[in-house]
Amino acid sequence: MKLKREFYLGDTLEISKKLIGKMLVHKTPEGITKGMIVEAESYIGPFDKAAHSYNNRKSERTKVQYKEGGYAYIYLIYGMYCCFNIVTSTKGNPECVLIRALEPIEGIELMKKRRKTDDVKKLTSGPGKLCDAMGINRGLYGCDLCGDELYLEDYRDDLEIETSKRINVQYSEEANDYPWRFTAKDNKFISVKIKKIKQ
DNA sequence: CGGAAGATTTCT
DNA sequence: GAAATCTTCCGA
Repeated sequence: MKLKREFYLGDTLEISKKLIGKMLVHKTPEGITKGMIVEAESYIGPFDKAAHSYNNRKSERTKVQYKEGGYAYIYLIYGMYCCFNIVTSTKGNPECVLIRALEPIEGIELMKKRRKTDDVKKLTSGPGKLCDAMGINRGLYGCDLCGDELYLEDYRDDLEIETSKRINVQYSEEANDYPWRFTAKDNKFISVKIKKIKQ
């Protein structure tokens, strides 16, 4: 069943946890792709030095975060890769959840074609990779997740969820210690970047 | 208007 | 470990 608007309006950390095990669905002219969310991170703008919207910064790029929850926040990083976020909380609060990894469920052949690889483990095990596999690009910026093209639905609610520190923010001072990363325990598709954290 | 930095991936 | 590579943001 498709998630309704109310789901996205609550506490960002709670939503991040609930997102693990949900199905992300994207319908395109090429076909449908579905993937289960297995890794997510919270970004709570006003208090989070690692967030684009830290200190309530507002710009063309971050403005969709100021809308109510349930919209897609997509941006380009390093000039080459897209990252897919889900806007959360109510209007005026720049909070979102970064989707870091999926487990491919449907449309796997299409994902392989887009990613140009046959290795299923490499299809969606990272923020940039999953966008490529799902066909998500900046044309979907601000897309309403309550619509019929790109949306989330219930899938599993029996997964064991682990909490950890976030991946990318070793240098953002105290924000580094926030346990705002949620993963599905023992899932093979979570990003392996955690092993590469520099000492 | 120009310079600097960035929520990454891939290969050596 | 380093390179690839370009958009966004901020200061002048």
